[in-house]
Amino acid sequence: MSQVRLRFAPSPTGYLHVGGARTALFNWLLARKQHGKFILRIEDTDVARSTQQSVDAILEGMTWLGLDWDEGPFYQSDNFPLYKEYVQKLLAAGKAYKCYCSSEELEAKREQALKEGGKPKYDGTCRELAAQPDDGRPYVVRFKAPQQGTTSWVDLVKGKISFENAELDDLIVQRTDGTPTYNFVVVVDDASMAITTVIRGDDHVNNTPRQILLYQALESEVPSFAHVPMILGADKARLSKRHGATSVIAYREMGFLPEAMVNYLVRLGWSYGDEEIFSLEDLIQKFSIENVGRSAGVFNTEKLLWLNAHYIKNGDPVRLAGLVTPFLSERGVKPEGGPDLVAVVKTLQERAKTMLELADGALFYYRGDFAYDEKGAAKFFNAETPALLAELLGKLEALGSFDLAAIEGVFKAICEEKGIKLGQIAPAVRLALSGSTASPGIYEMIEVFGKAETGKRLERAIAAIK
RNA sequence: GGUCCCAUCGUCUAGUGGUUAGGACACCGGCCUUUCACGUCGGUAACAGGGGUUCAAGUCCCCUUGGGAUCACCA
Repeated sequence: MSQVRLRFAPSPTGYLHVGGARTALFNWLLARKQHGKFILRIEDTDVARSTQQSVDAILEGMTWLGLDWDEGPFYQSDNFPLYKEYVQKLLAAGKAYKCYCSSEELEAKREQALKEGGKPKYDGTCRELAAQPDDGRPYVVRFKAPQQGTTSWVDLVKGKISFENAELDDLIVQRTDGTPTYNFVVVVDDASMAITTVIRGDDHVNNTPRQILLYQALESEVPSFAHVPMILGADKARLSKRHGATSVIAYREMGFLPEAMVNYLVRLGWSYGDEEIFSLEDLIQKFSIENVGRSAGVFNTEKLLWLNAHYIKNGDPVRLAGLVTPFLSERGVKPEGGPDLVAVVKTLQERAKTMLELADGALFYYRGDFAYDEKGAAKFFNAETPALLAELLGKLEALGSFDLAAIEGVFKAICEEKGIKLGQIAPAVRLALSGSTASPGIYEMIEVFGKAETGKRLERAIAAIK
């Protein structure tokens, strides 16, 4: 069997949408799994709405997710001559005809039909017209679709789907201005690129019978189709901006990791037993289009967040340090000169659900001029505190090796000597070091700060209490 | 409205005729603990409804209901 060829064919009229990203992911996965090719094609036949900026945004999104392509990006706008040629072929073979109806006329007929409860399909006025000499009258080219019989296919995710040809009308393949239309272009491209499997959103199932008919008219092999369900918002309506972010890149900006996004997206509609965590490598091995569900799924940020937290928790601190840096500079913090960022990240990994939270959590390490949490100060800073902190400071400074165990030893010693509990000193230290009542572990913070900075902060607190 | 598709906890899902209907997120409790988290243990929670078929139906068929998609010289 020859190798599979799949494609992702976004139209460059906006950002890479999470739904599009999932479609791209499924295509990519299948191509990789079956050692086939993954092709990127930009569907920009609508010249007015397509922008290079959108193309860049889409490529950026795919690259961020780790989806690379073997061929392309191809631009449909480069293929206009090819489409023209195919239109001529259809015309010559009597499989298409020129239609002189104006769009105003058609619009009126449609409304009329709709009003009378009929079908708003083309009435076939020009269908049987004899070939007309080109006298300058504007025309579109319509595909002469069969009016009897049924068209069906076995969808890789939905099973057998059939349509009565009588329900279909003669779609326009070439506009008045000579440019080709979507349904036609997709077929010509998929055929000429020898695409074997088309995975796309199920908003395309209604286009599929027309496209199959077109393949047949063009005498091309019909690829297999897999229509994956839509992604819905919490109210079960098609996911849109009003449900929150829909752009993949927006998720990066909100501090999500690409592996979390990929993992979330793939599990939305696909499953592998009880497993939840999948890397791209796992997926190449485990993914199969047969296990994609047939029903639409609701995009659930909570679960994405959980996955993101998982990947942050288990991520490489060096990489995370690199990723958090831009978020820190947005907050006016540059780690140079402060505690080692990698060490800082390690203390925050299990406490952050997003890189944004990680950045916020790291701020106090690099800012020594914070105000102490009011309630915390009222509760944990008291008359005894300065002496205790001073005692602690002295013992810490006397320490030889400044590691976790040694630091913990100091606290133990103080508690024993003073006959107090850890709870009588720890919260004050936490407040002194971080300004907050919620922070990483005290010993960890002290180790990360080192003697000098720990000393500075302890002194500052002592002074503040007095 | 026509056509097409879909239907298991709130959400993502497992389930392919015989299960105490399983897992995950979220939620609620216990434990762990220097805080917050992490972790861990446990709990609440679902087969949309009605007819069939069958010894047996979440699983097969039909209808109803509900949801979604699409009906452009957009893609």
